Amino acid sequence: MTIRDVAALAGVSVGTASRVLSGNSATSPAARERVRVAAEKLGYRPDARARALRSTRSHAVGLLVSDVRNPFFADIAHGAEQAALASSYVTLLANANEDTAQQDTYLEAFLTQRVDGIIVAPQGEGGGNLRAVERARTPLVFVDRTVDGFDVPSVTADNAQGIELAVAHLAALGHTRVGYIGGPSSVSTGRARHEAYLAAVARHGLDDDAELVTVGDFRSASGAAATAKLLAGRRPPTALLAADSLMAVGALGEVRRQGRRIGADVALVALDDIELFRELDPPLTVVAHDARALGERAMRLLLDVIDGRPAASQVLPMRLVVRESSTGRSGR
Amino acid sequence: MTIRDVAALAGVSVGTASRVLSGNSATSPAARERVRVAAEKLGYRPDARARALRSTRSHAVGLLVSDVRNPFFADIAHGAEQAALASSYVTLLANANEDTAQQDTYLEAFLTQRVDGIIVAPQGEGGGNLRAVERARTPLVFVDRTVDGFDVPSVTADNAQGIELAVAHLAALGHTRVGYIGGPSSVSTGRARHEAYLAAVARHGLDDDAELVTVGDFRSASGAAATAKLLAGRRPPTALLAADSLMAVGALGEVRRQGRRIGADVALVALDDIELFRELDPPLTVVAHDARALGERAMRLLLDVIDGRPAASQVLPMRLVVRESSTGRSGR
DNA sequence: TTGTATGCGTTATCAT
DNA sequence: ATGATAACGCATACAA
Repeated sequence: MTIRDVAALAGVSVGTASRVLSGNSATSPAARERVRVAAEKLGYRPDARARALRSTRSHAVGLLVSDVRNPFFADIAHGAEQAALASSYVTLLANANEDTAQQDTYLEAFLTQRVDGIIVAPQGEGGGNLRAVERARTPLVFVDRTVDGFDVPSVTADNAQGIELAVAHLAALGHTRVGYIGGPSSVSTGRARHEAYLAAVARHGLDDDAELVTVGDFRSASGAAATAKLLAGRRPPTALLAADSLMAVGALGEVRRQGRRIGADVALVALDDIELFRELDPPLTVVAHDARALGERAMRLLLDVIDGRPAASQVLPMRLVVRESSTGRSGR
Repeated sequence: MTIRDVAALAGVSVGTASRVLSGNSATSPAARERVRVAAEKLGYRPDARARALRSTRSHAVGLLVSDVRNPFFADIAHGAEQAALASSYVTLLANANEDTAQQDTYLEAFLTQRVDGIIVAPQGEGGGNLRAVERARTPLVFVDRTVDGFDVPSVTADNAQGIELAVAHLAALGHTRVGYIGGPSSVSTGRARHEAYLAAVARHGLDDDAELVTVGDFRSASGAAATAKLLAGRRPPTALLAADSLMAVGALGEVRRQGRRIGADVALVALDDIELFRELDPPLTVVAHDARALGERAMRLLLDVIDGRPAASQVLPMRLVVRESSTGRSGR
């Protein structure tokens, strides 16, 4: 089932059939009609690979997120995908699973598939196939995270501002010991948020006890472990600040298991908002990004790069959403 | 940067270079070494499109989920992806967003990309491009859901058993009025679970009041709306059964907004388990599937179909996980 | 406007 | 074991 079959049935040459089907050049109304009918009757569908091979444009872009099971990245993916669809690009979504090796595997796949461009929420030192993407001159955009030493346009959140909002909020409530559940230093957001935490603690004159700082991996189990460690300290924190939503989930469970109550016994603020956090009892105070906007903008930025338009990095603001997990105004 | 460049640098013909790079036929150790070195030096990466065009095997499979932002489908995707990787297939993940039009858009994309096979969690009546996939004879597997009138191997959960477990559990606790928050009838799991609910209610002699049955769309807002309706009835239910996790989330929020407490004032059981449900206060009683296993098995089934091996549909059991949202043994 | 012929990068066939 | 060459399905330059 190729374009030859369509051309034969329509009684025209493959050239004419091709022109009609790709909707480009000049064709007669008569030919147009006959080709369309023939294609319809045969259920013909052009071979995107052959088309791309010939025209050096695949109309496909790769999107590599760190963890699809993290609602934050699922939202990014959703936003990016919708934006791509609006420009009739298909998105190939891949999942690095917070694993540098899998990141390389999928970058490799994108490269061999000859996608028109790649969006990635990167991790690691920027070795491996990120350099290969650069060498291949495949248009590249970072989303949420960046990697030092890469001159790549990016769409990120203002992590420093977000952390400052959270710490200021807790300080205003009278907390002096804020336990920090941080992300891995192998990820730019992990580093940025950690530094911002230290700066904010200093700025607001809070305890800068090293015992108050823990490190997780942006997954819930590590959040639980970090919380256990924090609460077991000699002078446990009165408030917890989790650097991402999954670790906040872990913290939630650990606090409950220790027979304490979020809001009443210990305050909790999470970075990243997920729908569910609104519905909890008590609802969670968060520093929110618009993940969907992050994805949309990253995709539009990528399409700009692909089409040779100027592309400048963007930093989106975060905003504090105060709910009862920090104010303690629970219904109890 | 093509295989010709590699061949030239290695001082061999393109034929030999191709043979070495695809690792297939007989090649001399000397040629192997020279080609590998040349490819390495040039940073050569084969063009998957050209390769697929010639060999009629793309080593890519399409996975179309109903909603990536639903953790259940994110887990399915993760399981499928890992299984594909183990057989060195790349997974193209697409998101139908619970929308039949988008489902068709991505099926179309898969077809034009000439993927080797497709896994889909389908919705709708099975018109549109599902038929086109069938006509194109592209290997197809359903996961989680099915569509009537399609003879397609599938991996699904035993919905009837799951609902029965939940209703039996609630009945044993003495509930006679169980409010049901159902899924859309356009989805097979929505229909199966609704029927199972009716059957289980009859079997256990519970109230079969029509007022106790509501319909949502597998998203949280609809769960909240359904809950509001149920609780506003003349004789409100003492227990709620939500047909998926997102609608359970909506129920959670609505109950809280009405000043009632899950577990103490009204029991809640959800179908689908998500990590977060364990960590809630109170933890949620669920009827769980192993979403990851669902994805893995669907992928292995698809690879069986692709390779012409026999492929039989599988139904995976669900299991009841009792937590405090139904027993009311909350810490309060 | 239409047809013919060439090439995209690769693998497969057929020689040698 | 290796080289030369055709073919995969399509778009396009060129000729008509």
